[in-house]
Amino acid sequence: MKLQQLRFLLAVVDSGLSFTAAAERLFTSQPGVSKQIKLLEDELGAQLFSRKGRSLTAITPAGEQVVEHARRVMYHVESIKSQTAEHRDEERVLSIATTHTQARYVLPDIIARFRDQYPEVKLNLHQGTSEQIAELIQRDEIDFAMASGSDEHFEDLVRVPCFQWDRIVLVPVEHELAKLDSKLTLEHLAQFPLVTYVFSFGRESSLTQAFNVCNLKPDVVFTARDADVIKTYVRMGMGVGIVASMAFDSEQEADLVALDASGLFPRSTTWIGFKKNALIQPHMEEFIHLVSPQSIDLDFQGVTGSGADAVAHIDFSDWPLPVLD
Amino acid sequence: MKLQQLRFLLAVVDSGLSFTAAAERLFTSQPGVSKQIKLLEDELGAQLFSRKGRSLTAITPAGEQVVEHARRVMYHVESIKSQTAEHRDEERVLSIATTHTQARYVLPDIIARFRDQYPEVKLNLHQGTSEQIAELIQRDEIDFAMASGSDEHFEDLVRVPCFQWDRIVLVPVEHELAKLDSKLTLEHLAQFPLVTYVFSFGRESSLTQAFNVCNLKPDVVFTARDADVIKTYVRMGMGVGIVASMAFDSEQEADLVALDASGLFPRSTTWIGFKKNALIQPHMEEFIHLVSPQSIDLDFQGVTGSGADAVAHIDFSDWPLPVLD
DNA sequence: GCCGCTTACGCCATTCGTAAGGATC
DNA sequence: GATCCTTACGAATGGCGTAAGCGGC
Repeated sequence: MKLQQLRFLLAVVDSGLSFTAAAERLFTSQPGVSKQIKLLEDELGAQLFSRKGRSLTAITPAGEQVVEHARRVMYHVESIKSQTAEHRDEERVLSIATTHTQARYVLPDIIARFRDQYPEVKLNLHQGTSEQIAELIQRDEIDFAMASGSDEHFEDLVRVPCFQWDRIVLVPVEHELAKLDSKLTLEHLAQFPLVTYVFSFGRESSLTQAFNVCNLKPDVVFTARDADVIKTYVRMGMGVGIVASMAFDSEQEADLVALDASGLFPRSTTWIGFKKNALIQPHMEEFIHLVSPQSIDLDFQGVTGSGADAVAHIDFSDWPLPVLD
Repeated sequence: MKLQQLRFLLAVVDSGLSFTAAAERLFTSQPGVSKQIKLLEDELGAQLFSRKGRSLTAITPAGEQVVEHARRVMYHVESIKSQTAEHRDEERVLSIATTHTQARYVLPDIIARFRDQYPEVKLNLHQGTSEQIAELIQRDEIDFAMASGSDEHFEDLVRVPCFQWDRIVLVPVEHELAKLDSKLTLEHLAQFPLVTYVFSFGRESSLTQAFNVCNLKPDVVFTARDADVIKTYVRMGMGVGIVASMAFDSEQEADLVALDASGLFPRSTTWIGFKKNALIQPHMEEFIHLVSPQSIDLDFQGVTGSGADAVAHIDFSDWPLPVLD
């Protein structure tokens, strides 16, 4: 048995039972993968995959067991590598994929504090849609995903909640709503064209959903990936902006007025997530603690247990989370 | 990194930091071990061993960490092998090293029941002294050690207690002590030449210790490895025999008389033990449960945890143990 | 006919054993 | 000088990539 064979096996499983995809992911040839898997099956004397003709159809029960152990093997192998890499001072990297809102308004502070503690760690900040973030983390190209909402793309991740936030409504100072003296309602908003974030593909956004339950039809005239763009169009008078509360600084941007919308839309939770069997190095754990101070009691390394497995089943749902604004 | 390198590393550590001994244990050449360790150190970029000149003196902190993970890697690798071996019906073996008393008087019943459940498993019963048993289990040549007493040789093992037993005194029917109508005392025994088990090397046996605390000097004229030999010499009138209670069947051996000695010597505990990181396959676990019914609640496999580690730290000390006689 | 896994084959890297070298006691 | 680890070198093995084969859809 070779480590390479176990690595291949896991890649095949994680590529949706495709030798071809696994080979691409591992930057090697497809026949090589095929051969090593076959050798492994021969050595173990058990079929790991069910085949129909020459295509893989499923993983066998024996294969499942092997995969479980193989994951742990690779986890400990990675631990050996990362621990010794840390022992000398080799290049360490922290790669995060997140949305614009977090990258622009939340992470700067956190990253500044992180740099104080780990000035030698290189930071890699990827920005993208939920789909892109999910893709990156699934392909192991980043260490952490950070986003809001419970997208179906992230179901396999261990997600540690960080904080909550509400939306605000932005209008130009001269806008009708800026002079509103009663409390802002959805009915008010439904009367104006709206400018807000692009909706995540597939499911109904929590924003349109909020309107729907009141039998209102929001008139979303423009959507953008980030609040800066939205604000630009709000300034142009294109519509009323709805953005995350932390995306607006009333002192810096006196030409806009923010109206509290915390009661109108469900509160969002921003979390940081990683793959279940991910290896969490000390500097990565520190980053989690920085974005989620509540997680300070969790030990993500668990030299004794199998790393992230220890936290994979922790119920975060009743954590008291800070609300940002 | 290669599995072979981790295997070599562990062998070196388990051979007392000797490349030569590790090579012998692994049936390979010493330069091969040397080279692979060096390659591993190069790849990891860390010294795993401290060297004085060309000899190993100690394992470095980094090495310790690597060893810990390497053990787990090998554990899961072995799990993969054994689980798939079990999936097809390959030859499975159960190797036990124990003392004569257990092998001759205790294990027959247990092994009979074991064979009922796992008729296809080959059994390997090694018999020897404490030293020999310890040697066998340290060299991974057997699965289980089974013995009594808390020999220093077995300190590294996970030991599951099975049952307790007392000693009996054996004399020919015509012997003076056979006619004793009062309770047997150490003073009585001190008046006769004694025949008993060879003392384990190094420390004072619990038997001589019992005499010592009463300021008596036992006259041990003959020691043997097993009760059958002792009985032979008792029959010859060579002395009074002191053996384990289960080593005598009053119906089968009417020419000898057994006197209860349970109050005179400390009660002994027989345990079954295995190395901390040993892989416990289901048939092995069943064997533990057979020799130690109290252990039925323990799960020795722990697919989730790291196998035997889960039980390595369980405190058995307050278990109620059956007393055999 | 296209896609995807398997087989065949040749090249290169790695491994392992033997033999020789160096360091320490 | 004995012991133990390291280095050197040649034979054998194994891994990997290219190219061809084959089974489903």
